[in-house]
Amino acid sequence: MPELPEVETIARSLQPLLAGRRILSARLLWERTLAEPGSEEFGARISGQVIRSTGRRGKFLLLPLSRDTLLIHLRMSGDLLIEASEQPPATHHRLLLELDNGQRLALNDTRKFGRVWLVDDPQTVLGGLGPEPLESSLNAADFYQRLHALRRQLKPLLLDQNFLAGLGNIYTDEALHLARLHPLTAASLVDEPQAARLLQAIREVLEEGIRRNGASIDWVYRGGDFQNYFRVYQRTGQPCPVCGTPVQRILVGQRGTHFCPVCQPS
DNA sequence: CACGAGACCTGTTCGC
DNA sequence: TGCGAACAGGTCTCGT
Repeated sequence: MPELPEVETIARSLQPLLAGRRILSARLLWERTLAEPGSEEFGARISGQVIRSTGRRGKFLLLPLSRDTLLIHLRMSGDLLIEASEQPPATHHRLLLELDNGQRLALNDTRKFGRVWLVDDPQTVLGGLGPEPLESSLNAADFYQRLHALRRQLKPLLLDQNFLAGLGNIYTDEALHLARLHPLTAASLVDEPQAARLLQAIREVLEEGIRRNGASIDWVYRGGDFQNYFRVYQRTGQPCPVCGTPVQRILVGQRGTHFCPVCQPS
């Protein structure tokens, strides 16, 4: 899926196109895309509501409406498009929201993993999420304390949205490389300077991702170009940008994990 | 508490 | 060329 920088990019690009628009009707093309409420209630309840703004929390897109909040998670292959509302839906369109200006918001999602919620209180969906990595309220001392309390390996821990919200497979590998930490390191063994370095690295890679409008890989092209600046992600066998050692790929928690065996010793 | 496997899905790329 | 396996930006659930 899009990770934090990609979702942030999408939220920012949709803001001028959606803020103030009224939703006229909804058309659900794949039943399971809708997490909550049922399709019948969804259509009736969302029709007539005005989109106040577009935002993000972790990897969730947040669209506060006049009365409810629409939450969208794009998971692996989801994307959002604004298009003319009269054309026939494309092959992988799963949900269409018709707007009051002749356009529609379309959720396109090849793999059908994406989910949408229409809820009164967004906290019912977002309540368990960990802190936002880019917010200054998260400081290095707290981050160290939270790492210190857990025995889990860094890679799966950083992917856990309840520990920290927004990192996915790309930015986790990139951050661990920048912080010079091995992905299998036990969190409890990370010392204070290393924890500070890791938090700093997470922020740097996320900010660079946002600055480059996210990454576009495989057939899901979103316009960003961060994929041209990967340090290790999907660069197996290619030289580490720091020391030239071939990048290694291992499997951690069934996720491809890329690292430099020299810069990130175990 | 922590980890691994399987599920949910479709499409592309890799290896023989 | 063809065909099956592996793999892909995510997360949930179940079993040990």
